[in-house]
Amino acid sequence: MLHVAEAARVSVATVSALINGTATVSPELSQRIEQAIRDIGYKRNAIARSLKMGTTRTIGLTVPHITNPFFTDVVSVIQQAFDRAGYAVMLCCTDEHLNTQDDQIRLLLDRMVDGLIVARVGDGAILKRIVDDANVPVVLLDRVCQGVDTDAVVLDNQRAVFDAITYLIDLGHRRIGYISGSFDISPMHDRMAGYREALQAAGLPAETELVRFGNFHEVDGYNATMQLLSLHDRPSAIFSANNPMVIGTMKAIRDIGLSCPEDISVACFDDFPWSDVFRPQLTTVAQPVQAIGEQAANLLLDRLAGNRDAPPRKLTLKGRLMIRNSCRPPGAIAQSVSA
Amino acid sequence: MLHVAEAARVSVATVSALINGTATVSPELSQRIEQAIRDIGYKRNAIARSLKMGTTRTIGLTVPHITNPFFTDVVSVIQQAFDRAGYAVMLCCTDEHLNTQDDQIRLLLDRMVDGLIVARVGDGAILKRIVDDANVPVVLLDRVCQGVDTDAVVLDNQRAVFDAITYLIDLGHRRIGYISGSFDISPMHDRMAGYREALQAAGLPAETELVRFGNFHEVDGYNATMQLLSLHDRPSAIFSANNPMVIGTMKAIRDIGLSCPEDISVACFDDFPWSDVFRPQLTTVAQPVQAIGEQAANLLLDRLAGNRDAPPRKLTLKGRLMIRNSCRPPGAIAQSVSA
DNA sequence: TGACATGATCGAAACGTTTAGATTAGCGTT
DNA sequence: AACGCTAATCTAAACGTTTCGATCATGTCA
Repeated sequence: MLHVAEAARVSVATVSALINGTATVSPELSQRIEQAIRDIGYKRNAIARSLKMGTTRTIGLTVPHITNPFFTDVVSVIQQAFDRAGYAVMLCCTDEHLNTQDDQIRLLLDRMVDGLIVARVGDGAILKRIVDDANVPVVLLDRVCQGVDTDAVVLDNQRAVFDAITYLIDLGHRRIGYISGSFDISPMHDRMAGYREALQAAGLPAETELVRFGNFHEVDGYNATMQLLSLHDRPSAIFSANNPMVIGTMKAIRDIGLSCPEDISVACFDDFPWSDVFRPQLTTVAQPVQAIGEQAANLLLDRLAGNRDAPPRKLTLKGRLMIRNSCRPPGAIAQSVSA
Repeated sequence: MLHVAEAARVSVATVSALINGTATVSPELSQRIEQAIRDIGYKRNAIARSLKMGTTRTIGLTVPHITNPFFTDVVSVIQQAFDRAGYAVMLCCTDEHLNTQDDQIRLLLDRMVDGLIVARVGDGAILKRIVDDANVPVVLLDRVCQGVDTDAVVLDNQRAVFDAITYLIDLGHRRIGYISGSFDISPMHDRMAGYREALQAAGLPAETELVRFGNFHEVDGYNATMQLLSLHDRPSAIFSANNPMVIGTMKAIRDIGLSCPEDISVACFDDFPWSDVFRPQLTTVAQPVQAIGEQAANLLLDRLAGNRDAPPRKLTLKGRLMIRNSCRPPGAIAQSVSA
């Protein structure tokens, strides 16, 4: 900017005023300055500007897995929204790893992001401290966090799973395996609650042997399913509480020589683009990814626009059961085994 | 830092020296300073540091689509690599849109990223100018660009498609539909060349009616497939040059009342995690995503480590044909699945 | 004992902006 | 002619670091 000012024979203040439109600059000087800017190929240095202004027009976004299609879609929507608003997005994947998450959030805060959208991992205590320290607005995505009192966008997980399990029960299933993600994040709690609630509403017992836990990865789903299928009295249907794990479920079913939906019914959380075209077409709980991403972005943009003092807002969206053909009434095979 | 210095009764220079280890600080002062840092909860301001140092320890990464599993996986690997190296990653999705890409790269450069990894879109001329202007290292990913002479990681696309098409020919197919992405990016060129080469090697004619173009999206694959299937003499196999488009292909096949692989064989570029478990299990060309991501990261990290003047390096990796059961000899109805 | 190398510490300038407040010029009032 | 008002422009101080060169004890050697 100094060079531009010299070339145009004006002060840097005038150059700044012209660029930002913060003061009127005479046509004559404007022209000289614009010419100089072109000649020199000047670009404003956003770092220096950030230092002075105390804002970077950048937000941080952390998600557990970028390969999980749910997060992929949401990230995409969020990215577009902030793009439109002139913000850059720093993306971090925590890989469901607690330390990584903490480090990355600190990294983002060091870089003075103006705001944070966090699909958190693990225990909330550290997150709480970090969020309290940071004096930037934070929006929690998908996973809320006791004690962290801030804006959030979540799904009505309990209701969504209740609907799905009830659907299975209505088909005639009595023994329904349930594969949960690890329990330290809110959705897994709520989804499990939905499972239990549905069983109870139908007067079915909650048998612990039918519930397995995994760490969200395909391999966890595989192992969990293997255990469920080797039970003495094995379930006639399996519900997987997240998407990558259901792939493991399908692989386990295949490897054990069964097939879906003939021998066993399968449903899962999170829809994905392929569910429609391949067989079996999976029955899933679809999250409104577009809305989730947009709402999260809007919450943060609203705070960034200055609305700092409004009380925390928690938005709860509804999932939708996408009934396809991976579930059937329990068949002869399942019956005979259980008899 | 000023507050820390005051609290510890030292100068800011000493605080800086201690934090960065750039000079020896007596144990006594070290202790006072560390105490003050803890008391105050001081965090170094990375923006001010960047301004002074001229480096942000942040890189920019632009991809066309984050919902394409190929890019998702590569992004994930790159993100991890830079994470390990202490860099942050700014991710931008250009949505295959040229203007968006140019804007976003400018945005990234304004923010003084230390380097750039670009899976480019569209004509290279503007990109070339941007890259020349930016005096940061740039690595091209997946898509090279005539005239832009910089590091790159690409696939041997021609060979990969040659292998895939030859496989179809060996199965007995003579009319093989080919759905290409738009032609302004290098991989689509090379993949098409592989298609033509395979036909030629087998002495088959290159019929233009069998080749369709789309813009990488599912809907484009759908339309292209509809056209191919309504040909008077319709193809017995279809190869889709990218992954999202093949979903459209499968939907079109379903909607028109055919089934794969009984009535028509399908193969495509880019593997995805589901290909193994759902039917038909798609035969795909798998890219070595892990290697691609790592190599791209390494090329850039090497430049960032100071190796600026080495001549541009272009790494070409090999794809792998994953033969599953979405392709059969033409007209072979109800043959038992063996592969 | 004086000269001098050594090691620890500090003062101050610089990075490239923004902006409050000072300065100046032009012009209409009285 | 002196005055005040407005609009345009400039000066200079920040923002929070890093770093160069200066300063100042302290111990070593001739």
